[in-house]
Amino acid sequence: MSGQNGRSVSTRRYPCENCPLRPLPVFREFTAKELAYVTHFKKGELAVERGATVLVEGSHSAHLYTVLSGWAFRYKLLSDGRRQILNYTMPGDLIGLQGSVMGEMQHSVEALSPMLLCVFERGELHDLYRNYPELAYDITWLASREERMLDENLLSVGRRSALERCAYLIAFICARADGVGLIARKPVAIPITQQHVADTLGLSLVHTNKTIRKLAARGLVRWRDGGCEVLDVDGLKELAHWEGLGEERRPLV
Amino acid sequence: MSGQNGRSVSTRRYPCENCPLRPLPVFREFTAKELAYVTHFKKGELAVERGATVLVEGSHSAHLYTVLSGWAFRYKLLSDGRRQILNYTMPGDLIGLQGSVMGEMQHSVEALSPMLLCVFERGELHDLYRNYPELAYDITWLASREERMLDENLLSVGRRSALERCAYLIAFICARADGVGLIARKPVAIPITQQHVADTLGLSLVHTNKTIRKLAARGLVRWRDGGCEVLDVDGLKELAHWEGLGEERRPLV
DNA sequence: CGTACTCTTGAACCGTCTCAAGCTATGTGG
DNA sequence: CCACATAGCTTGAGACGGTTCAAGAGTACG
Repeated sequence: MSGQNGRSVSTRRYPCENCPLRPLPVFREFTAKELAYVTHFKKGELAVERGATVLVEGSHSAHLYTVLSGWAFRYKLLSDGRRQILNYTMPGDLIGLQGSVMGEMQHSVEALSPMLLCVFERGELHDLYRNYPELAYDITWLASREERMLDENLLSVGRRSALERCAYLIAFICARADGVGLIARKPVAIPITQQHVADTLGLSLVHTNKTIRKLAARGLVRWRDGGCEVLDVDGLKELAHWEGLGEERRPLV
Repeated sequence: MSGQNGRSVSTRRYPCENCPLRPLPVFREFTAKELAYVTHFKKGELAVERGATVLVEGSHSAHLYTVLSGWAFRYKLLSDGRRQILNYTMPGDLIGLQGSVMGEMQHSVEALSPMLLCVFERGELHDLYRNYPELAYDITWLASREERMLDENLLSVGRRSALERCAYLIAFICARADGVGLIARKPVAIPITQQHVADTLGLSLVHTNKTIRKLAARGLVRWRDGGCEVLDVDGLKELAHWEGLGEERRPLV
């Protein structure tokens, strides 16, 4: 069934036992019992097109998602239209937990590429907490991870120069995309426009462009085909005074 | 027993049944069973002085805290000393969850006033998740709330002007402090210096000062005794285009 | 009584913004 | 196939918001 606004729900289930993400080394092992429950918890799959809005600020979504494939970003708007991108989401990330736990969504989510999402039902979250404490703990783990990334982004926007910020952002996205199958081929290609970069870093589009040109002049990145090609991640990290996000293996729900 | 670095552990327990926070209308009701478990979960109390560092970036703390009284702030440092304040913590807030769940602390916490903290043991968190799903859910709730505040702060630092940012920050702190006994008397007094404001908003101290003077000239705030007195919260909210943090009652762990 | 911390103000500088224009793709309808 | 529109990137010039440097005043504290 095809959707009217870039969404379509597929009834064909990608069974969790054949989850394409779970075998990846960045994710933790899972007991068979947990796997069985997640399979039961998962209600279906949702395919969204590039540019589609997955969740809207102000709504009360009945669903909670895990990204199976594709890129998206979370953002908030000020009443006069100024936009702030808060973070990016990639395979293995939860979408909509805030709304599920607290009720109303206070940010929106938009797809940067075609995406496939696992759909869970908000109402069953209590059930999960009651019966699968390990999974509940994993969800808290993922929430803490998101918080940690936000801390880092805030540090960046608040205290780094434009050049450092750009370098940081690109290195950050790279570090996250690495390991979840988004950057199979080198050089790494990130599907964002310079407007996204500007709205993430609190800069104007014009200045972002000039800053990116400086990074390009140093041979760190290249902008092509409406996206970013990363040539030297380590150079970017060094320029940004960023240590990387020192992550071990993480849970996947 | 008095500490060497602004900490002292009191063996006298403030029993959870007589918790001074729980009766406040901003917090949710609690079952007797949950209360009993929290009492068991709580290992003692920690008193810290103003200016003391509660948690340090890079450490692996064995503890997790709930603020019983007093103010603090979370922050991160860049290698060259630039500081970004991430958020403020007040009574009822959890401190150190990130570190407890993921291992290493990636931010520090410093007290803005004398504080009293309930001490929990990190190792028992799994136990809590296993036996008290409602409490586990509450912890996730609190983590989501923190995330929501960070989203809002990021929007502010990224997209609001200096004047709007200052207005937002003061209104935000006010809104949070209201209801947890921190601002008993009017006018509201917030124990932060202009340096804290600057480091929260990503501004220089000098410009922060000039901006605050503008707010003062409009009769919105007054700076006195090394702290901020709020004269017109609604005026600040309007200036910042901020709707308030629309919170219902929240859990307390 | 000196030292430290906080707030305050002025002046010069520069990082970033806004405005404006042009360029290159890509896609669409005639 | 061309005409036109749209989205994204690029560049220059001038204006402005915010930074840095510098100095001084008030208060708290040992």
